[in-house]
Amino acid sequence: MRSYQDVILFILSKAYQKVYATFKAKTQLYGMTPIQALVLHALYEEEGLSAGELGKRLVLDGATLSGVLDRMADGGWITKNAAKDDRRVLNIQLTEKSRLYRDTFLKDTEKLHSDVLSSLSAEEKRLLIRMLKDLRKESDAG
Amino acid sequence: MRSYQDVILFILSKAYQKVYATFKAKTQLYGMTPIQALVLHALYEEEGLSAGELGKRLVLDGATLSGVLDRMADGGWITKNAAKDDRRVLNIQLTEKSRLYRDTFLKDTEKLHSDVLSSLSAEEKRLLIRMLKDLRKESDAG
DNA sequence: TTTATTTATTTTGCATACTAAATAATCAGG
DNA sequence: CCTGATTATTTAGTATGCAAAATAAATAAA
Repeated sequence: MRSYQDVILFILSKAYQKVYATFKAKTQLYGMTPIQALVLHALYEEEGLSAGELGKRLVLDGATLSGVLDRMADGGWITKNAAKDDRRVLNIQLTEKSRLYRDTFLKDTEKLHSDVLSSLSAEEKRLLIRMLKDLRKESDAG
Repeated sequence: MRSYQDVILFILSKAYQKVYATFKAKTQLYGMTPIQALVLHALYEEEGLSAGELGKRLVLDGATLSGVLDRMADGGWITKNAAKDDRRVLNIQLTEKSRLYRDTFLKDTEKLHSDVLSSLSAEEKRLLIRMLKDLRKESDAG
């Protein structure tokens, strides 16, 4: 008989909560959240994305993203404007502030990533990441 | 340069969201949520726990658990009563309804767990679970 | 070109999840 | 016994996350 503590849902949720808390401790120093930081990283890679495109890349619901983007605009990290050619579409741009922090944030994230995985060997890191990506794609059975 | 899509926070959150959704599809057939189902499993193992003890076992904040237990009581899955010897303490008991569903829920959970991990070998399953438990304990560096 | 449909985003409603503050009850000291 | 600290739970506030409904704008069809 398997205990709930050995059920993948429980184990995953606790691992995620711990990692989230680790990232949160860092991001809140800048008045940001871990999710907002991920949005910023997506924009560092591809500026000018729309809300819909951001949602696809971050695998985030539009309803969720709407609120996140609002708070990021309030915080001065991004600007939201209707696209010229299609006013339904949001054109999201970095601000001077977020551009200034780019290097800092990239380094912080790299360090947090390494710290969180520091107990694993290089081979284990690869394996863990591969398996987690597998779960994302193949848990439709049943 | 690592993409945000290869950052452990992102990968873990998407894996968790997917697994959560898989469990949700099943639990909602009973008017329950995945977290409420975990609470029930904890009570199946140890009935009569207090809110505080449940929180420790499920690694859940008291504030979070308070709402979860309220909704479970509303749904008729548990009863909440002040303990006789210390009225600050909640004595949480299973109801007839939740007792009746015990076998069903244990089987459902076992199947969901297996389905979610079906793409992995037995050895990989063990490794994944071990590594996720490691993250929970050792991501304090930094 | 007026209407119907589609598309992009926002809003509403519900459920976690955490922090901090408020309540309530017990316990420890004097 | 009564006051001050401690403990257990709840409430308030903020931030994800998703489903479903509402808006708003563009496009297709007649």
